[in-house]
Amino acid sequence: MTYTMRDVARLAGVSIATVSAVLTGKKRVSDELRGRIEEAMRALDYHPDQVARSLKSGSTNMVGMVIPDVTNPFFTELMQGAEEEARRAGMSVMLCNTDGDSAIEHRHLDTLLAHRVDGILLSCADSFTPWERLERRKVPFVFFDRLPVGFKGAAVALDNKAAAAEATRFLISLGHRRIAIIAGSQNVSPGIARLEGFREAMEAAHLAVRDQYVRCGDFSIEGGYTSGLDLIGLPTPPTAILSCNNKMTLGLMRAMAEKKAPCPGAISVIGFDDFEWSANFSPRLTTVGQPTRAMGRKAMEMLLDQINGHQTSPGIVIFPSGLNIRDSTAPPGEMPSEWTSSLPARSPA
Amino acid sequence: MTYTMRDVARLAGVSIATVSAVLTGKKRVSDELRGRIEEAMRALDYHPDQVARSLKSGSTNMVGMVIPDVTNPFFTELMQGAEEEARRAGMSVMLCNTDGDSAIEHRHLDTLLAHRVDGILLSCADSFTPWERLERRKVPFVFFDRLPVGFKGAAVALDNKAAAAEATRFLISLGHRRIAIIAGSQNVSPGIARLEGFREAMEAAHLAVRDQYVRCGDFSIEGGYTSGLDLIGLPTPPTAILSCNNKMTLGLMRAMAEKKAPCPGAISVIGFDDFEWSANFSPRLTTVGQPTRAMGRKAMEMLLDQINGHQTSPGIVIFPSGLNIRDSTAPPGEMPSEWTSSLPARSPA
DNA sequence: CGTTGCTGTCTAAACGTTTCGCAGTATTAA
DNA sequence: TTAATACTGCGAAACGTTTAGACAGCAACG
Repeated sequence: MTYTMRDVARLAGVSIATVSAVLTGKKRVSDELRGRIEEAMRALDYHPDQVARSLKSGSTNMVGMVIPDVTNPFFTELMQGAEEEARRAGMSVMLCNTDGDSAIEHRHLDTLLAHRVDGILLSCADSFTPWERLERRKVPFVFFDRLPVGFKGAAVALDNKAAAAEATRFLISLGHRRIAIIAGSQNVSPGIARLEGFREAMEAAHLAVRDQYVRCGDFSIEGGYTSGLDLIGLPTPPTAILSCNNKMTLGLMRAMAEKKAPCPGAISVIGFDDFEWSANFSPRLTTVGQPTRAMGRKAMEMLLDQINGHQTSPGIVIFPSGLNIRDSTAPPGEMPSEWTSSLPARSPA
Repeated sequence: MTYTMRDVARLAGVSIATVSAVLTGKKRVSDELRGRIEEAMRALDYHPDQVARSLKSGSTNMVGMVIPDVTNPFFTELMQGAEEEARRAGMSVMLCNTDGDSAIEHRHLDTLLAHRVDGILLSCADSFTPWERLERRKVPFVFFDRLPVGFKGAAVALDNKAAAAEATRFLISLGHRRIAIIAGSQNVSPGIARLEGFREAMEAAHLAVRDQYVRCGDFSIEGGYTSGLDLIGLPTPPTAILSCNNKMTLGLMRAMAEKKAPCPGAISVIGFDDFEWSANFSPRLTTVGQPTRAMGRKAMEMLLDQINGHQTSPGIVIFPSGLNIRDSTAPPGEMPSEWTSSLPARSPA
């Protein structure tokens, strides 16, 4: 049996309005009554019902966060930042995982709206993310990382074009000429912008972007793997590859290990998204890092501003990237006729 | 402006009770009225308010899931399994991350209870997890992975003792005698049971468990790192190390790389928790794998059973582990006086 | 001493649903 | 024909809060 305000009021000999007053703290209550009420709450082990409170007050103190892949540390680090900020404001975060499936995303959004969350943070599954619906329903929301094409509202993102261009220029500066890219889904902003940055940097260096060097890996391990196999199998394979997210990089490295293509011996690799395991990869990965936690915090901060009606300038907040140079990149070598034995020795014999 | 059942009822020319009837589907409604009502709902773009519904019906169709580390793929894979199962039952999952901090865990539990979730899945931050409180409040709950010591209720866990013993026996079978363990927190079940399994396997083989070979890494990267440094720095270092979770293994590998201790040349490593990146580590990691998704599904299934009052036998469901033998384990070699140059070559020169 | 204003408490009406019990009406049995 | 029996739909009372407005007590003021 769980007690209500009514029980507390009766025990303390006051009206429920007074109990509510001490609970919300919005009205003054005499010390005597406050004491009696707090005493009664303790005696009954009373806990307010957030559901009833939400119904009446119209706000749930919950925000929804929708991400495409909960097993990707990139997104969960963003979530940590966001939650940190939310906690400070007394809000809790309801995390929803879409697995990149827009049908699931749709259902999650429905559920969040049905539960009357105060706001939504989302990184969309594809370009069809129905954000017009969110606007129509007048719920505050902020996109992060993956925005739908053409979206102009509140959002947080990396300077994807500059990041890809920087990574590409780094490869060029090492001496690479045949550079390939495993791009992400072209339905969402990072996929598009990173490819653009790559193209621009290549053109600026007067290097050709060959069609067969541009692959789409859909941000998945599988996509990175098959793209990797394709590129390695080309008559003239690239000497360097830019991979546009961590999962695809993982797939690419698997493909290279399987085909015994040494990295960076035969092919240099640079991947988007730095994460805890990057430095323990074989070889240690050169990556484009993102300030994930800060981005999560900022997105939540913007959302809370909207929720609280602080009309700040909506728009896209851009974060800078950083290049982490490690061992997966090197100047291009001569092309070995056979790729063998260049994997780490199994034991120092 | 958002519409309510009242508006739908008025537009369709029926009572709100009838609208509710078609919504819940628990009562029969004539085809004619049903048609008019559905039409009206569509016209107004009506969406039921889950908050109000929860208040009246007493159930929120939400379950809470509390985990110690949202950036650990082990837990998020469990979450995927759990969510899959929840979705099938029309429930949504509210994920809470404690960062292993029991104060935060406490707050999360409060929030979940306040929001009147229908049930809670949790992996505890430490042994002080207040599960008596959950029992007192009569909310269904199921522990997974990390249970508090002495807990006897519904739970899902790995057969930790057997898993640790198997891993240890494998190292012994390779010829190792000086085997160390980086154990997890001794406040929670996996930490304790894995150490126990290690001890039993060692004793069964009549091998000594030296005190200085038993380190506690608290399930963190940092803990694995410092434990690793300690072990490597010992006058007589071990020839093999069993690391009790993925984060500590990562820390250990960092320590070894830093100290230029070749793996498996000088020290073999076997780590708990297999995950996507394991096979791309340097070297490819030998691991104790867990059926994470299945465990997540099972935990949720048990929770839903409790919620729906299907009184199944509560108790602990144990899952078996699997050994993934890769390149981080090998027979012990002679001990090199100096550990150098055995890391993967930076480039094939 | 009657206003006025302030304080602290209470009463009662919401918030948007679900659901119980009842009232019509149509169907069937006698 | 009447009585019993479905079957639909409706009115109204909850669920546990918040909050506007009423009101009583009291100090300060002219």
